Amino acid sequence: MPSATVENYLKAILKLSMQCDRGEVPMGMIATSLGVTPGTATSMMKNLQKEKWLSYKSRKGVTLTPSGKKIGMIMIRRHRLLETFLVETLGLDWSEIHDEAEELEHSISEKVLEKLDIFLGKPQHDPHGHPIPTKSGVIRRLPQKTLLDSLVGKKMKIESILDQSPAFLTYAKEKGLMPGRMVKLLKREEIADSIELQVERMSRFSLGYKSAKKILVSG
Amino acid sequence: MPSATVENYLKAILKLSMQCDRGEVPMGMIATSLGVTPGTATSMMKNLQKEKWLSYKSRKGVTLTPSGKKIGMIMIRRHRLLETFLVETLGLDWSEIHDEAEELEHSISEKVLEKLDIFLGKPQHDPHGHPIPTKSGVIRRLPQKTLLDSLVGKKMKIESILDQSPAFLTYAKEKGLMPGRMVKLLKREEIADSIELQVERMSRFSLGYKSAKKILVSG
DNA sequence: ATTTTTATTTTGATCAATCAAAGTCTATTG
DNA sequence: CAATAGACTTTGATTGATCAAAATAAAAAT
Repeated sequence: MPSATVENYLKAILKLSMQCDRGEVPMGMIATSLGVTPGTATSMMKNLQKEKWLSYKSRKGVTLTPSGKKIGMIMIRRHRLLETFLVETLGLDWSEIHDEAEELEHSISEKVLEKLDIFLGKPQHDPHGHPIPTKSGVIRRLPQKTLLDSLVGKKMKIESILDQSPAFLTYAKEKGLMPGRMVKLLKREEIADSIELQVERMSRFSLGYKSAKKILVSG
Repeated sequence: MPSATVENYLKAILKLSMQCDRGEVPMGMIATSLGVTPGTATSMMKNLQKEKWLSYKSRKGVTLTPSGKKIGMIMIRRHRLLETFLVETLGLDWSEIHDEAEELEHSISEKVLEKLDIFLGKPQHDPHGHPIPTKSGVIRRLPQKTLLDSLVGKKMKIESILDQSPAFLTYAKEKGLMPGRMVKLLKREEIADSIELQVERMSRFSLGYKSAKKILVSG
């Protein structure tokens, strides 16, 4: 019975708490993440606390309760399963799917979602390499190593792309930066904030530090 | 840019205007059909008129403009394609799909819908036998003959089931009353407002007049 | 042609979600 | 330690969708 708006807040707070984890998520991050004014965020936090989805400490921040976390996790599951469906079954481009899933995730029922999960063969991760939580809310931890942290000369496997923006995803795909591909760090130009790399047999190219941090790798 | 609520109003008005067609749809039917109080319907009609989706004449009723009709038709298309997907692809029972589609139809984009249409092989009608409008809003007319109007002894083809309620649909399926099946009217009991019939090789059963009017047939 | 009934409209209120702008903490930083 | 900057909260208002109940118009019945 949470509204679509509430679902968005809880999902966003859960994601923020998984990223930068010091117990409490500060108000500012919530407001920014949802694109609302700080005042709106504050007043919403009071409602969410009243519904027992989180606990809110004035000027400190917010921590999800188990029930709030559960809803957030369900939303992530819905989102990622839908993204997978949109790419795998309907053939949309991976740069288009985020916004579509963002809408659909609020109207798909538990029943339809589970049928979809089966239809897709219970995928472990979405097209961007993000792990899909199980029905009961268990989620695989992402590797923490980014392209920026990897050693020059070493071949790494791309695990995940953190930026969901169509522009970045289109660029990444063009360069072959997709989950599953192997990538080699050729050079690191400390002073220019940039690395040079090559994906499998494709041509070399360079990436700024900020972008390199958006690519998670393993191996 | 119409809200989900507006989409629902326009779809409902379009359906009502297709059923009982005297130019104007009366306020009462709109309120009942959407489950809102008459006052709510009146005030919403004023908004919809302001947006040029319909023309509203006080104490007369309402007629859709071309742009209102277009939105209503798009909603019917979304609804019926989604229902088809839920049955054909995900394997839900035809009694469950109406409510699911009712939610999803407001968040599926044009792009995803067209991909879905292609994936499903551009179906002509949904699992209940209702015609699916084309992208440009053309809809096949349903046959007007119901089981009640057919002749005793004649074999007819079931075209469509008009009642969307899970209970009726479950019953209909159990008796074999599904689009495509052949049905024979065995007897008509005027005084008991009931007919007796048989679907293909299944066992005979009877149906009240009110229910018989919900089954459209041809041939 | 009155009266009664039924359908519709008005009015005033509520609820969720939001914003702008003013006010208040808290954490530097000089 | 006081001044100030930045983060956060409060306040008051708005918008869309709704309801209940009172008012009104039209249709039907007497």
